[in-house]
Amino acid sequence: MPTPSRTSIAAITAAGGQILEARGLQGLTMQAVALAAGVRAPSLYKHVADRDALVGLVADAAALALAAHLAPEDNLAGLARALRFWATAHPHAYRLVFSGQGSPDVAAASGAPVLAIAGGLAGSADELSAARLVTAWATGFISMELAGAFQLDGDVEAAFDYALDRLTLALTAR
Amino acid sequence: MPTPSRTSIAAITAAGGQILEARGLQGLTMQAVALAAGVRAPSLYKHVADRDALVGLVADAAALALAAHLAPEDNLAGLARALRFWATAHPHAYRLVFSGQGSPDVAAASGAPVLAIAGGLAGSADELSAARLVTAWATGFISMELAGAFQLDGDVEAAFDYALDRLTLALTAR
DNA sequence: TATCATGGCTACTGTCAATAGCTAATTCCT
DNA sequence: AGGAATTAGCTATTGACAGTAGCCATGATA
Repeated sequence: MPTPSRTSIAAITAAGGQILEARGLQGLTMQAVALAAGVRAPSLYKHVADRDALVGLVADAAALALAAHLAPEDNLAGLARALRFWATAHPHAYRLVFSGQGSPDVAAASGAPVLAIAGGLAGSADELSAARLVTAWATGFISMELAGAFQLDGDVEAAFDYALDRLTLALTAR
Repeated sequence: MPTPSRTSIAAITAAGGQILEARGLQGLTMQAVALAAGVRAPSLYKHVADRDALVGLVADAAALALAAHLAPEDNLAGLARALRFWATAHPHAYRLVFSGQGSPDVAAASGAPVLAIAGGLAGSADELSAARLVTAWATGFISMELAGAFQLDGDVEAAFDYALDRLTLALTAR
């Protein structure tokens, strides 16, 4: 290994994560990441194929962080609230995770706990469909909330709690 | 009115819509739209503040087209299926409509039918929360499907029908 | 000590949004 | 009729950005 690297995939990914948090996906430029990694922009291409690949790395890292945050939850309401909390704390990362730019493997692994909980409520026969119902609702709700799609009137908290209540009921009903 | 315009907001919006359909949001460049409108790129700025404004116009036009497509539906399953059908036929337009780039007014108007149907099922007290549950699920489900997020094969159609069945039950249960 | 693989650099290209400043067409006002 | 005012369109340009070309320096290996 001639010429020791002054940066690494890990450092680049970490720098990318911080920039994403601070300036959003649009601010995640090669130059900004390079600067944060202590290197010039073209040097990044020695570690990463192109910007899409870098975005993918950042997306995967964010998905893992999210999964770690959700791991302690063992019931539907707790999981959903933890997801929403994390999304509010890291809106850019949240959007990136659910935009499909990361690797399918990481995304699948991150979805495992939802599958387990949904299966527990709905029964193993409907496990996958139930997980998809819950996941679709949660990601849709939160992304709409982040996008400001819920006009000012009405109580968003109430809508969230109402949905949790009704979904629990819907999954457990036989 | 000196110097008659060779184009118009309407023509620009229409050209933008066609380009969006053919080349996606990324392909919706000022130059591409200008060319399609029979004018040079800088001239667009005489009609539209910047690219974001143009994207907003295209988003609103798409939202209106979607609303027109949904208008005949009068029940939850029909509405959801019509929405999913339209999304599949116009994926870029669908994503744009639900990305929050259009005007809040148009978005609110487009959501009215869902409100009515949800209210009919859940009762007027829960109308808004019920509409948000259904809308969040539908937009989440479809956007995940478009993003290719359902990779644990399994029947996506079945998951859609299962969710519709369970949601109807959830809204009507007292 | 010579070789060579490799990471970083400067310099560059091409794409795109947006602006500057000119030109020409048309209406309005005298 | 004949300016003055207004305004859409144009060419030329700027500045941000992704990505490439090609050189240089470093250090492992033999």
